[in-house]
Amino acid sequence: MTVARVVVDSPLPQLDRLFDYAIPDALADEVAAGVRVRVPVRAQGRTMDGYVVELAETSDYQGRLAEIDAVVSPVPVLDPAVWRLARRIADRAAGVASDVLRLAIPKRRARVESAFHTTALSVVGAMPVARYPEAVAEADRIVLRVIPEPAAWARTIVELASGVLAAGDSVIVVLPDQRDIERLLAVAALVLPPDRLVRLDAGQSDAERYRSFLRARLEPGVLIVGSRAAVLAPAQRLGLLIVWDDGDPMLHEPHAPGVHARDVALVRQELSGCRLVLAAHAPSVEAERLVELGYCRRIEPAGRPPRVVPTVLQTGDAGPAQQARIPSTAWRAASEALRDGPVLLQVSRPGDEAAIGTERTAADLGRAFPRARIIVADAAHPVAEVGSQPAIVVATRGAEPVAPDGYRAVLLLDGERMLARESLRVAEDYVRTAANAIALAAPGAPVYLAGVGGRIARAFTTWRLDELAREELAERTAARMPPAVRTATLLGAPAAVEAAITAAGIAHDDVIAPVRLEDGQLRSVIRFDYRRGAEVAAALRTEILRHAAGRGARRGGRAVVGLRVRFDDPLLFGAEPMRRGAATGPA
DNA sequence: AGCACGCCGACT
DNA sequence: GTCGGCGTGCTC
Repeated sequence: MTVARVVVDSPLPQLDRLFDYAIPDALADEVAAGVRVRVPVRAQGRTMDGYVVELAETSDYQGRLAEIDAVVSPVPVLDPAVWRLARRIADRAAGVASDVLRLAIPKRRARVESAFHTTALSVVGAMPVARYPEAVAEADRIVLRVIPEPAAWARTIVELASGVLAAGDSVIVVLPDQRDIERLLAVAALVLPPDRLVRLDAGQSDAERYRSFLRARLEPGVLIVGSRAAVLAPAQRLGLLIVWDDGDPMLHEPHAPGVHARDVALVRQELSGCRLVLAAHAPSVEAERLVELGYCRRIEPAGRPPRVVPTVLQTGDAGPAQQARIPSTAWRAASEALRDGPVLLQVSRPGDEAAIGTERTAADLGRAFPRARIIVADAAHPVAEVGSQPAIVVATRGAEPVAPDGYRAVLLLDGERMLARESLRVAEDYVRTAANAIALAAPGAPVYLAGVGGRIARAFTTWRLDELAREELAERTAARMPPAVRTATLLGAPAAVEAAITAAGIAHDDVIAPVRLEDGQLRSVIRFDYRRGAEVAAALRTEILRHAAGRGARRGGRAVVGLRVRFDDPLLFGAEPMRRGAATGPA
């Protein structure tokens, strides 16, 4: 007798395992691995949706098997490789596999399914990956520093992908936000036929998203371009996985089990054997760690680094530039560059609102650059692109518009304010966002850094941003802070949290930042070495399970969470998520 | 989540 | 006696 092993779509840890079901004769033709089914759970009427993970000839279950209620759709939406990945990701975060599947598999749209058909794909030629050592197209796992010139990152990614597509394999590119996705797709569309491009992000309608998902699942040899969840896309014959700007906090998934796309990518590379590229202008501290371990190979481009000049605001300066808090050398260079084209000013806050006295305002900048056209770009006023005519473009971090031929000068202002934030990752965030702005400058255009000195300024002038990441990692190693160690945040009744810490075998010194919350719950952060990760996760999962069903799980008739666990939370230690284009620093 | 099973207090 | 409280355990 054939039985179906089913994972039910439920966030309950008690249900996070496979259930065996009998297959009624009427459904024998439709039930197959990967299809969506409806199954009875705890008999008498109650049904839940789930996926058939596999078919088997026998069952270990002692009782009488229930029958599958219905096949929701004959399309095998659950790819076996994605199932293994989801299981692994859930396990290493003490989470539930179906939580991962919910991110991986979009809502079903029956109409999209019935209209869907695959066609033969156009031919694609492999392009050389220009200006990098040859290993860029060969090494298994790469930390890639990308040429800091406008759109060079996107061209490099497309060039890397082309060779894989030409061989008939698929590529997944994961990017932090929608604007990056659109920019990459625009560059890809110049050299790749549209039938090879699959967009997969949250900005799409349910129908578009489901159609893209089906294409990724059923068409080999496509370039899948998407946001963090795209790292779970069911690519057929996955040859290459690329994560762009892996230090960006947007790549962290806020939904349970709360994993970062880079970590998913690393696990997926290990399971599937595809190639992996972590590409950025500035290497993340996590990427630096992987290089130092010898797990990833560092690859850097050939060519001249950008011209970065640190400046200070002289107290003796007077006039409109001083009023707008722009160092005079930077102001002179910007005024000169303004004759040739657009000039970018990266600032900590936009200041075009009813601004408080100390704020930098567009009006201040207007006085500093009389007659110049002023363009303000921030989270509230997104501007994707500016022309090549002269203009002062004032942008907050992550909201910088692209200039087609590059900015004639870039001024990175408000450094002290951006670095004043209370966070483990301020320096890292600063370097990453500054490097991204610098890459918008035309080749050879000057870049001025204001309010930043010491080793950060030195790293920019020498363009040795990897050294900064190395120093940062050394500090984290000495302090036993992530990413030198892994962490888990435990939340629940004090007794539950204490019991979990004991069960996980965590020493007293490795329990950090315990906080008693107003509702009486305790939140503690534990840290541990990577090699203990699987062991800690397994122990914590057992504790979660104990509290999910046992005493303390319920109070006053309503379900109360007994113990919540989140691994590697990037929002630890006072760090706020850095939203793109949002104001940063003290008001 | 929901639902069944099981072992202690007030009841027709 | 036994009706039902919810604490405890299970879901193929």
